[in-house]
Amino acid sequence: MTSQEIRQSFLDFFASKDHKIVSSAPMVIKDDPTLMFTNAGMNQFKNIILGNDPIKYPRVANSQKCLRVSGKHNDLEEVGHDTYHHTMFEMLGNWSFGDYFKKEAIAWAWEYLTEVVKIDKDRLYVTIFEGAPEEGLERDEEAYEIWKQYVPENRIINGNKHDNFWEMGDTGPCGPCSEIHVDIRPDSERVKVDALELVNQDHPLVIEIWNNVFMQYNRKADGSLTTLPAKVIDTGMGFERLCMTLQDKTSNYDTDIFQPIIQEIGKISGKKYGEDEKVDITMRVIADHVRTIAFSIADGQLPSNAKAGYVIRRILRRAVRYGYTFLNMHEAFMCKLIDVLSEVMGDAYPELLAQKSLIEKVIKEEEEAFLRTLEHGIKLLDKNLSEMKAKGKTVLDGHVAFTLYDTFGFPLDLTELILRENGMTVDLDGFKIEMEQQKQRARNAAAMETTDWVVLKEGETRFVGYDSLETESELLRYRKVTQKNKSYYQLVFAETPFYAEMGGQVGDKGQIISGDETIDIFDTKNENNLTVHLANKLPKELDVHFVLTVNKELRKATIRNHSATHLMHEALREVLGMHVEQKGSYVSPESLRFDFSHFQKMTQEEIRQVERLTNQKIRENFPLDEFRNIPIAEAKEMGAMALFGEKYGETVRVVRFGSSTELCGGTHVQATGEIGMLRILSESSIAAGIRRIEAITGHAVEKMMDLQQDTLANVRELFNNTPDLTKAIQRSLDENAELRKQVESFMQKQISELKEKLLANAREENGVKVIRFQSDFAAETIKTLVFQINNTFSEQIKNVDSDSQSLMVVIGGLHEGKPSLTVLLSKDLVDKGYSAVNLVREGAKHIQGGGGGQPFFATAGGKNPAGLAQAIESIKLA
RNA sequence: GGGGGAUUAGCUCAUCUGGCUAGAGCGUUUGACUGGCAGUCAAAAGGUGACCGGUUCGAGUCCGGUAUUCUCCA
Repeated sequence: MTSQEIRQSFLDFFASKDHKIVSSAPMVIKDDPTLMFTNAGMNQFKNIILGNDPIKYPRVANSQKCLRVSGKHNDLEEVGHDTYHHTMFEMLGNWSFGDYFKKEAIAWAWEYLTEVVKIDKDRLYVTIFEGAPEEGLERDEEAYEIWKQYVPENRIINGNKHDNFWEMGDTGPCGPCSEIHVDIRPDSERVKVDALELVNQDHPLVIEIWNNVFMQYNRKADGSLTTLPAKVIDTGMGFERLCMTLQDKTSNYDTDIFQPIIQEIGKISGKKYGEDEKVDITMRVIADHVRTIAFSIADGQLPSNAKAGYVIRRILRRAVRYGYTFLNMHEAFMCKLIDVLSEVMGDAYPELLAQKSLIEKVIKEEEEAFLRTLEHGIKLLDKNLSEMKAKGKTVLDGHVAFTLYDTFGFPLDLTELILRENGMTVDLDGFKIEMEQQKQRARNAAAMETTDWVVLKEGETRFVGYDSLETESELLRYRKVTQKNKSYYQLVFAETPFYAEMGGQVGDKGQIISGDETIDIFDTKNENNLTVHLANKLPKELDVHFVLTVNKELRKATIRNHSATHLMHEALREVLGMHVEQKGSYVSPESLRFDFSHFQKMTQEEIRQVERLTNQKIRENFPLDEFRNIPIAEAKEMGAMALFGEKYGETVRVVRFGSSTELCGGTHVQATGEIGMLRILSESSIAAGIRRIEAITGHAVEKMMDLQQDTLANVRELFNNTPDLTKAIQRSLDENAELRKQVESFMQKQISELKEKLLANAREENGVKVIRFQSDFAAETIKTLVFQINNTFSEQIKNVDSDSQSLMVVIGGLHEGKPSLTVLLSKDLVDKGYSAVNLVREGAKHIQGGGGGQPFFATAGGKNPAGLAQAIESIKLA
């Protein structure tokens, strides 16, 4: 069977058992603070399991793309070194939400594996939860009894809490699970060692392929467990492992999912898979990572230096680093793999094909940037190496290695490699200590504590903010959140006009009022589909009616920006072409930000055109045409633009202004005329193939225009209201440059003349030529004068057989009321042990100051102009 | 969200602990050698040292803030 056929057989099987087949959710998660990526098939059903969302279909199955690269499940460093770890993988799963439970789940899992894809029964082993007395949990006898009907008892293995009790997080639904393992060793091996001893022992050929989780408990913040009212079945089968098993391979990377990519890497690098262990590891790393990166970009997550984007960047860099070291790839190469990847997976995941050119560009740019980082790091390391060699050291300080890594992004293993080539090592312990401190700092900063929800009334929030900005409601639940010694409260109401941050639009601010108590709501967020109001204090009385009022001014400014974003999006497509697609959006009361795909800088003219077109749409005063609950298919028929990487429900909201039609949950103006006017402030690049526009609307445009007009008027006035301001300024600048040059050359001439005069009039004191002079030049000018005197004098004594070889110059300066002293000694005086620094300090006493410099040249400043003349005279060679 | 770094000539970067009128390589311009080009040699132009404020006799260098950017951790 091909991988394509295997995926389909799973979905067909569960469809035949009355399951609704749903599509894969995006890998990047947007509205859950506890999770950045989809790391299990159940993520998209989390809100159903938590009871925040209603159950639409009690039985569901799908194939979900997952990423395990951060947090609790982090396999990143394993990937490539063995044959079965991945960053991205596909998870085949079936779910029951309060419908069937252990009996059916086990029966169907067995049926699918043994009858549909026909895995040899003798090669299958199962585990069940052995119990955990310290938590008051008993052995999962129920699962044991069911399994007994299918599997010989000796192949049902007890598993501990770590392997066989599944928890979603620190709190929330959890329960025992039952794993199915398969032994795919050759018969010769199977005779020697019983697979029973190898289950869960990280043997590459005795592997878990399917985990069936029976969620029946809920863990609270204090660690205690309660029984879940609606029990949930959550299963996950590793698609890549299943393919390996069914295709008679011993490595996931030998299946038809990865081999085409590995072959292509071989072609590009000129190396062969299967000859050298290090090359093989590298090829597996690259084949795995390129999938992750490509799919992330397709889901709208670009590499960046923070959060989810940073994780993607790090994965890409890991691949580049391996390629750099073991395949000798010193220029971008991963971008060349997208062709073959599209061939392998494009059919199942069309987003890959649709976004192909963007993916290639982004990867290429990222690769090149990292290669530059590597080059920079190698330079820095070289510098350290030569210092170490000079000192005879052979161990690089841990903190140096850490700085290279932490500050300059230079990978530790490369540092080690380069040192090894030079017969040196790294102080790894020192490195680890620094790393631990860094992690501790970050942990402390991010530490967040939440109490359990205090539930006053069950229920869901009804959002009324599309139609009104004020409503009366009651509190459903609340909890306290503490972060960095600051705490605030999260409040959930039965009904609210507050818009929670979503789809780029910021959350509303406002107030809640009960009786004579008014509490400020400083932000509104969406958490696991609950609208959460953030307040600094808890109302005194909880079981009363509250009036919830949104800050009208801010909300109105926000909706102007949001609606304007839609109009501008359409205008961009009209001006630049249909390749323009939204890649990100941020809408606040102050301004709007819109990121979109486009491959070059917009010209001034294009920006103007977009502005004009948008403003024209604003003036048309299109009324808001809103469809709150229409099926997604119908919405698409209306021409609504759906975004890649967005998760849409069955029914969606469509917002239409004239011909601009978008899927959008945000709040908008009643008619476009309310926007007033749009002005683009900037257009810039944020990544390869992605541009960003920042713009303002309404009142903000007015304010900006006022400011600009005022500035212009002021400037014009400065130029006597000349009709051609640009020309006047240009002329003034030219004139300024010309005068500057003239003044400079005039000063040069002055200084030169003064120099000659001073040298000629120099007195002789004890065989030393001495120049004493007071001027009102600036310090910089005096410096020039003194150095010129010195230069000329050096020339003179070289050419002429002068009596005196020694020179001392003392200049007093009085510039802008501040006295200064400058002393210069010729080289021979310095050699004799005189120091200009000592002399100038001695003299500076008269002007109440201090100073310093070098032995041949020193300056000082002071506060007492009256003592200047005395100071000049006082300086004498002792 | 937190930590660390960077910002100096058109580009890539020096300038150790505050003080040798801020330097190098590449690039640009000019000149010389050559029939011309390539090349070599010589010279020149090019800097508000990101921005704002402070400490100091003196700040590119120290301190604080802002902006941009890189990087690590979560």
